[in-house]
Amino acid sequence: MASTTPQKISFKAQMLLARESAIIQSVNRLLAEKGFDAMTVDEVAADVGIAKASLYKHFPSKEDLAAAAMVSVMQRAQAFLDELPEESAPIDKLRSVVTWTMGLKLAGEMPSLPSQNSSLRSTLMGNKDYVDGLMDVSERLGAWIEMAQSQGAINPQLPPIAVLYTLYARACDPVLEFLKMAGLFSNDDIVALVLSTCFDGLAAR
Amino acid sequence: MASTTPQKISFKAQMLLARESAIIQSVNRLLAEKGFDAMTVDEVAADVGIAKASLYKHFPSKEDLAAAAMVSVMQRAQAFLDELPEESAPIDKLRSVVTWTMGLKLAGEMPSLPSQNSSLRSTLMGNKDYVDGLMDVSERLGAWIEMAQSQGAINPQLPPIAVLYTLYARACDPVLEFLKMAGLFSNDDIVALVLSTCFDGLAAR
DNA sequence: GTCTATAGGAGGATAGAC
DNA sequence: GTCTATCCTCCTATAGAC
Repeated sequence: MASTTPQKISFKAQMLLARESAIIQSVNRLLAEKGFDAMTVDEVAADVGIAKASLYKHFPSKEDLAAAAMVSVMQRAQAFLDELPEESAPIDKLRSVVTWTMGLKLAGEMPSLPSQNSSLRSTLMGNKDYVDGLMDVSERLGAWIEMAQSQGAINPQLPPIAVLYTLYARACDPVLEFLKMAGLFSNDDIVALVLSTCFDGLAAR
Repeated sequence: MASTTPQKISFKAQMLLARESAIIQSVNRLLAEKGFDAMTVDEVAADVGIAKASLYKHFPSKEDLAAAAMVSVMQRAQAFLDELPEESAPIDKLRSVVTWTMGLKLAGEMPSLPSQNSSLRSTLMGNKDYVDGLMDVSERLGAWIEMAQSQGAINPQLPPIAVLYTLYARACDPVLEFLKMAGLFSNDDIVALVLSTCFDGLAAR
């Protein structure tokens, strides 16, 4: 008993996690494709292949579904930061992160949430995993920003928080979609263009 | 009769336009404040001070309300472009336009529409006033962009359309709201910061 | 054109059986 | 925990009197 019970629990837990992982994957895709408001819980259930009521056994609300997707993205971001070579210059790390973020968006894997929805915001801010992840990422990026500024790689006159927000904003930059819709550029071209305008600006150097 | 009838019609038309102008003003404000999805037609009616059914006598759908607000903004933009001094350098005109746009957003007068809503898009693209205005503004900005590039004021390696989209995107840049929420900067500071990152980039010069 | 009242339907959430 | 069936609220849009 002492040996079998833990195994049974572990197996059940694994099944649970696998299903929730599948749910989050669907939510992630649908949030990227249609946005929070246009995404319906019925769609999520249909996409996962389970009944809507079952979905609500895993997540208590639509907002919590979105929060789970954001936690997932945040974890992927943390993993990406972990893998960046220690010896790289801070400015290069920042460029890498932005490049990764834009790649995620162009691949249709970046959830898009309305920044105004208050019930969503409160759910998000009440989610410890999300808040902790956001704090961790912000602190790491903030440290690199200040280092890059002291090294003269980033304009030291800019408040670090403005730089941080500007980098975050690349995750929901409509320029990426517009350029994609124009149909004139490859995804790599688009990333290179926006990376250039972000770090080097529109003005000639 | 021949003299009074036109006056009556003109007066009625004036009243109609005044009411519709009031409606558009409310829609504009509510769109800026809550976005298209969160804005309800009931709110608009209450804000204007008329019944919802009356609203639908003026505009056939919620999408048309939003389109009217966008037309209004586009007309204000055209008027602003008209007033720019002829002798200014193209780059300065572009900076002025972006500054004006961001000021509008910070003043809560820039409607925010979901770029993904298809019924809204089709209504917008079916609105001749809007499409014509957008084309006109785009062509004028496009000409200035190319001039600025040939003068070496804007990076000539950037495709003009990428520059145009980057400028347009300042109208819905979340960085403005984030910086405002941070509470550390005045509106003028925020405009100056985002203008700097937009044209000069994050990297030091 | 303005109103009151309501149709009509979408969508988030739940009841209760298994 | 999964299902079917349903509730219930909100919101767009319209009917019909004045």
